[in-house]
Amino acid sequence: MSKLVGIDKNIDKLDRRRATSYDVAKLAGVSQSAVSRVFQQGASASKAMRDRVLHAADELGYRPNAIARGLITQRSNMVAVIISKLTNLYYPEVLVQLTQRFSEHGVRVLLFALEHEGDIESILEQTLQYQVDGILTAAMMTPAQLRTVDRIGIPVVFYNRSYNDELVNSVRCDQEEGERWLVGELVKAGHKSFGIVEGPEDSVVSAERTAGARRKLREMNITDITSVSGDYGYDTGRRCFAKLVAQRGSAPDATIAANDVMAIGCIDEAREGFGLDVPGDISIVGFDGVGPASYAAYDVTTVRQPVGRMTEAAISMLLERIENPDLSPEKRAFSGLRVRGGSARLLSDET
Amino acid sequence: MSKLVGIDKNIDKLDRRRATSYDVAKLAGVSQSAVSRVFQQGASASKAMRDRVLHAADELGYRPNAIARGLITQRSNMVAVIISKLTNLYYPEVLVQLTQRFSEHGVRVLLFALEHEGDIESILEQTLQYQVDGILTAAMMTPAQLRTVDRIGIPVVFYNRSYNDELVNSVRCDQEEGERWLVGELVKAGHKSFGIVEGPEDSVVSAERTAGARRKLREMNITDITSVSGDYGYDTGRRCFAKLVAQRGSAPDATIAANDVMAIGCIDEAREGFGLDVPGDISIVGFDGVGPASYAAYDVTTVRQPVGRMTEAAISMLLERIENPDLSPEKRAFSGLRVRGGSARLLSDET
DNA sequence: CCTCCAATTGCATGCGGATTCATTATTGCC
DNA sequence: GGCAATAATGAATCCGCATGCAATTGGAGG
Repeated sequence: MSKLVGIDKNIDKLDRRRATSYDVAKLAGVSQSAVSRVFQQGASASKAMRDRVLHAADELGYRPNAIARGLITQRSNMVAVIISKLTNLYYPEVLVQLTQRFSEHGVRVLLFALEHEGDIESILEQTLQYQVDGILTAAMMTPAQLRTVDRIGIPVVFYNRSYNDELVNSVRCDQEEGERWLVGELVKAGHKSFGIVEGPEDSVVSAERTAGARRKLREMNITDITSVSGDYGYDTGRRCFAKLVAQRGSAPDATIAANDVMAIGCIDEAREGFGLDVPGDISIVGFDGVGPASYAAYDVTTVRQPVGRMTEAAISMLLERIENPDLSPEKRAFSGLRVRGGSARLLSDET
Repeated sequence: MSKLVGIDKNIDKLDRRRATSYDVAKLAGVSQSAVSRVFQQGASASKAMRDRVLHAADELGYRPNAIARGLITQRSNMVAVIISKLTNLYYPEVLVQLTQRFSEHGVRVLLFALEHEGDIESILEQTLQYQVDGILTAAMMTPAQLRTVDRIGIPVVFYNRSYNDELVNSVRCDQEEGERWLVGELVKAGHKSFGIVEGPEDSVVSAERTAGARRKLREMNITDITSVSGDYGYDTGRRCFAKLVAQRGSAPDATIAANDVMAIGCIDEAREGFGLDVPGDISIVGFDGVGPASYAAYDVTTVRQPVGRMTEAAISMLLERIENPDLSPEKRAFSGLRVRGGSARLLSDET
């Protein structure tokens, strides 16, 4: 029964091994060095050689092994991109932009997505093991981690994170400036009482935004401020608005949400839960400039982060550091785009 | 001038080289093999040895080089994840889930994001060079590409893509079933004329959805159908609705959008552009169950893809194939969650 | 205290390709 | 046409780690 089949089918299995440069060399009747040279840009090889090798390579379905290459060249051509739930680095356009721009430079993206920013420790360990050439991170590092990475000599670029006491490369949106504009406009338009809806506690960005808003309010002598905090989500946006009203007995003239999604939640709660007219009765503003913020039903007054330019800047900053590790640290802050949407009652456009 | 400095500062530079297992071995006074064994799970090493090695390793800041390890073990412990703008695989939760679950199994994610599904060719080439252990893709491959990957023996799992004539592993949401339910409910509730807003032409998912809707409509003898197509975005959603009205002279009783975002665009256009009441005058339904679909202002009637479960399934399917390459192909289709939102006039809940 | 077996440890080798050095084939130029 | 200079090629080596095999150690059992 078991010996009915005469033809040996093992060939398939043996063939399974990937072709190496040696295989190609043998088939083409040349040395392995030659094959290696043909598959590089700056190598010298005659046209005849090139043709023979490429032909043989094609025949065997040969592809250079990037792992082996990385081992010998000490360059993995991979960068680690670390994002967390709380950043807007995950927008599809951003990821497309990231992987494509890096790809143009022959660099691959190793992605790490964190639930919480604190989880970065183990991630960092992994990136180091994989010999990444650089790190683009939207999560903070501890000074110790910073030092480790620096000692090893891996360039790091922070996205929307910065440090006061450390020399790091960073690209960010000027959150404070944006909030100051929002608050300024609201106060100018006559709003007296304010509600602040903060983001999650571990969000640096949220902290920066609300701090900026508070500072500006103080400068303008506004003291009637109530704050609550949510998790950046729509549902907590709604709950937070309700909480604001409950805490102060009535809705504040203006509500400043740490991001657009919570602002949208606030708008819905104000309208549906309290029958208020936005912006007739009260104003609500957000931050980010995400897609839904511009939907007709909300048209949120907000500050839009120039995500495309920020990402572009971060990418080239990292690539530069990889090429030239001794460039001095640089911080770039972009101003947000001011969106005078219909969710806040502002004075008409400045003259 | 150039010889003023007496103290040699080259030490730093020399120190820059990463510590290898040999360095650790020398410091600990053991063989390199020993070091290697200590840093593996199934290796045999005495407690004394372990301590000495770990101590030395710690001193030098040694980390195993995953690249070198990958070369020798023929396992890169990396998988390629290919997403395109048109998939919902990019949601932050999904990416978090992906990277974390893989990470638990010691697997890293190499991310590729495509602008168009057609760009997959070069991506595939890259993944193969990087010796990934598996591929999770939300983009289609040509039969030739499929064969290449299969010959090399890399397991592939398709996400929301499937093939009729090829043996592949896939995890998907049953788009057709979902659309059939939506159409069925709409017809039962008395809608006679229908508008269909398709997605981009190169979207397989959109094609499946609209085809499913059309089939069900035909079965129910509905012939009054107008269709237009957009790009999955909010703006085209609005334009598409306007186009629908223009083409047929009045709004259809029900509009079926290929995704939620376009459905939201349609709702806004119907309300703002044409002063229609949704769902009083007309019904509009979507597909996906994305966040904004459940915002109070829209409350879209839709079918929510069980993204979490789908992702989970895709991950374990791929991991299984990596462990055991000879498992036979498997296709898993998940039913979507039916959301009877407020954007469509349906008969009250089934009894 | 000795024998025998299992657990440790070291040695040597190889994974696949880049690169240095030496050698050989070409080309340019007087 | 001959010689120097340059391009093309091959041999050998190394990158950092895992692993088969042989040698050694440590115990258990008698």
